[in-house]
Amino acid sequence: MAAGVSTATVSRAFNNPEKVAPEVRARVLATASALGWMPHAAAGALARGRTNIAGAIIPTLDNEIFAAQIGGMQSAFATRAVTLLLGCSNYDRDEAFRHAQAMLGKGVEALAIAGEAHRPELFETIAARGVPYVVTYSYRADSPHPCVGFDNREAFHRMTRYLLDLGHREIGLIVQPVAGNDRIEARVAGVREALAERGLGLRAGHVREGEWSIGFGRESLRAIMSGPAPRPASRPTAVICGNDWLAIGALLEARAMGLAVPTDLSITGFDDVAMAAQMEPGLTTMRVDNARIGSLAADYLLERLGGGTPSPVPPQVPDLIERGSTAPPR
Amino acid sequence: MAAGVSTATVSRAFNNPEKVAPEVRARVLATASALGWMPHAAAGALARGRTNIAGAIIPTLDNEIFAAQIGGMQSAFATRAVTLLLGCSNYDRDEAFRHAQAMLGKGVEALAIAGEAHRPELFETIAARGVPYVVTYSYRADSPHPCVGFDNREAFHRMTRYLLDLGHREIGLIVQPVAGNDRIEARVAGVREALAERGLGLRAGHVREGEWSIGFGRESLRAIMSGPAPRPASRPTAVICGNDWLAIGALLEARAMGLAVPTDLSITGFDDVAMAAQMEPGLTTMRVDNARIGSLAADYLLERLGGGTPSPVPPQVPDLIERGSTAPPR
DNA sequence: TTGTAAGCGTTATCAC
DNA sequence: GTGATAACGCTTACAA
Repeated sequence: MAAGVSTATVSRAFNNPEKVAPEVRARVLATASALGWMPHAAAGALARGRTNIAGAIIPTLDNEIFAAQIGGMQSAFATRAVTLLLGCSNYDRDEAFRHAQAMLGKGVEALAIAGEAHRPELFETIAARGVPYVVTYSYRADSPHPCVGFDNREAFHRMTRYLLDLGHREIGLIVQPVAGNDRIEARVAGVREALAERGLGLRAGHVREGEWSIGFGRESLRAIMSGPAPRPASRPTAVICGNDWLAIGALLEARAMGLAVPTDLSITGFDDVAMAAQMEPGLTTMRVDNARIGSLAADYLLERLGGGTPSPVPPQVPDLIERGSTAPPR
Repeated sequence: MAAGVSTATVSRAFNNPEKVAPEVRARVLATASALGWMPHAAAGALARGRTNIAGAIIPTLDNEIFAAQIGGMQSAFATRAVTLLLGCSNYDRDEAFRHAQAMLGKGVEALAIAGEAHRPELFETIAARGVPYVVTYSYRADSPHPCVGFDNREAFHRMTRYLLDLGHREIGLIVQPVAGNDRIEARVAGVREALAERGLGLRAGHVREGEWSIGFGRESLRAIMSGPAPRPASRPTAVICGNDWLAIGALLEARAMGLAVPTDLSITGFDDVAMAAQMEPGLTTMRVDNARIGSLAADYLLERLGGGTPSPVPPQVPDLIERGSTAPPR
């Protein structure tokens, strides 16, 4: 090499600084930076059998909860010089599977996958390669996978019970598309379960499922509150929304319809986006630290990469944030 | 190999399907999938001298504009089997530089970098390696770098002129931190320039700079509108905000202060987040297709990777969306 | 059409 | 403490 040493020494200078004479080391590093030289990672990966690459598969970055999760994961991995490969499935199982395959091919040493509603081959392929992985954002005690997240069913069960305890009996529900989304499925199940425990249920006309947007929240609230009601008593006195944007839409539409919140109608959201606290009245919602879920997932995987057997990550517990949008029914 | 063929044939079966007998090809693919075998990307990269990896460096995923950009970029790259390495600098030049170095080491073949306010070494290192790159989200006609984005100065110049044409003469400004952020710097410059063209300027007490949050928007508006005013006439009749969240905060605070928008005060934002249209009154703002910026950047880079000389991407032009938050001053 | 064999740029194992 | 040298798992002339 230009520094007058063998390639072996260069390699050591970079990877095992203590195994090389300080003076030589300095010279190597100096010429390297003078030449703008950099170890070729692919060659290193091949020789070492390690790539220092991890992968994350999420539905989409459009959703701030996943963006936050990836941000947290990325920082945590960066502290150990692990780079993050990102794949967005757009809520498509096949696309998620393709991303997983591509990542495995690129030699990812660990994989974080949002949710567990995936093609079985996905987990099989990962297992076949012995690559450590976690399912993020969701948590089920009896899941076959290691999870880092919270129990969606339990969270919505809690929110529903909160409304029931306030005295509500007729409850509406506006959620994101359930198909292929185990988190939403669990949320709906949580609501139904809590209702069933009090001998109640969800009326078909009081449930709406569609894209999570303010617009769909508005439209859904109007449909629910002005549907063919045999008697006004069957109109819900509370509406649970799958996330804050749906809830904000519902809140705005309630105002537009002349319904007083929370007097005529209670509304709840999920995520505690910045806007939730700013609404009039403030939105009752639940908060999860998504960046933390990302960094916990990364830490877990890093530990496994280091050969350790990390203890399972305990489920995160969302905070129920009570604001002005909920109250006992009139 | 297990399929009874040489490694060369396996390689061809995967990379040059037409160069191998269909029957053999089928057998190879079949045994490969049966064994769960997959070409080792690092080895391939080493032998071929190509990694099929691109990198993107952005400040943070917390900001939906960057998240959207990365989403668009990722999809566009995915269509050509290029995977995206992501790095977040948290608005720190050193961190951005470190990410760039790490990515170059990983063998990225193209780089997209948000903004041009970076350490000069960053661009030098990239140039030294001959890696194609683009600066995203910002555009300046006389920039030394290839840009994919819009002219931030021009956009805010336009917005300011719009307010001036409505008849405003005293204008306030609430923006994100300028330090190390060329996009924001350009926006402020655009405002000052438009004012200067009419012989006007920004009063010190009417300018606020801080984190882009609803909270800072509120706090800033209150400070601006209740500052030590020698005479009420010097209070601004319009406030330009660096993004929609600041503007939404300003709008909410104006309402809280009993100021009528737009009668007493006009307010403008930037980005057209979903909430902007839902405010009362709707927020006048500007919209940019961020996902498109991402995919345009990826397409440009892909073209360069293919050996082509893509024509420079024309600057995107934000739409000025006029809503109820602006009107002539009283 | 298929096989042989020489790299690709590191790391790791030996000697020295 | 340092230098040869054999892997690592592929791609790609070149031969057959």
